[in-house]
Amino acid sequence: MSGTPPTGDELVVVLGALASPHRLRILGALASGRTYVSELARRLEMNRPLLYMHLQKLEAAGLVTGELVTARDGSSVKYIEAVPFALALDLDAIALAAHTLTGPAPATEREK
Amino acid sequence: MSGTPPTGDELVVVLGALASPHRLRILGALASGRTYVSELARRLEMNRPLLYMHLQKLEAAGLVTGELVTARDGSSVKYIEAVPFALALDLDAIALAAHTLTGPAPATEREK
DNA sequence: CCCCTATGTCAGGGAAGTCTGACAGGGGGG
DNA sequence: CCCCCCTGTCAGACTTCCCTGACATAGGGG
Repeated sequence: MSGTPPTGDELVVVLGALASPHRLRILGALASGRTYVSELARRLEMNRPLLYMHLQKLEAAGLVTGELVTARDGSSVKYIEAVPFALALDLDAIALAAHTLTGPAPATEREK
Repeated sequence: MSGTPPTGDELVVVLGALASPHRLRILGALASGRTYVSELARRLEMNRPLLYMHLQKLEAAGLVTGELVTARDGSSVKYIEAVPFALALDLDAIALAAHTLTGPAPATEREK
């Protein structure tokens, strides 16, 4: 699956998600296995709302998936799991991705 | 050169520098050769002060180097050059880097 | 003299991201 | 009943980033 080069926009999202000590630590904790939110919050010593926000960002970037497991008794626990990935970044990859950016469109784009 | 794994803090800086459409575009433009600041600003259609800020960030991350060339006549031009790099990112690399974070030190382990 | 190009830095405002405390549920067990 | 653990979401404060316009400085010409 590492054969699919991300678009520039996707790359920005993923890199933005990774560029944070908290989120790096979250992924580090998830590397050793899945856990549920509250447990993770305890282990990393951060407030759940905060953790939630970071998890959302990671999930938006596709680096993490959440699964809400409801036990027979009705109690629910949300398990978080890291999504395996592999990114090879170098100048060429960046240059390539830069061409696929759809952002502010610097007008370099002429109409056809 | 790629044999040196970056520390968690360095990684955050580099990723933070890359996680921006503008900076991606800057690197993309520099991939095809060095240029000087004003030229780059024209080509990318952004204000020089703005470009300056982004260049500083890229330089702080070690992705770019600037060389102020003063001609014989005294006129100076600052050439910007992209620094070749290679980053291999996967879950393991992240987990490894997470251990080297020096930030707020969540005191997850007080035992010492 | 006036106009051009270039570097470098600053103030300021507005947008976006970060973090906290509080609250509304749902369920278990002493 | 009271206390515990879990999920999910909010409003507000706080901070940091992003961007623009303006200014200071220096050389090259018409």
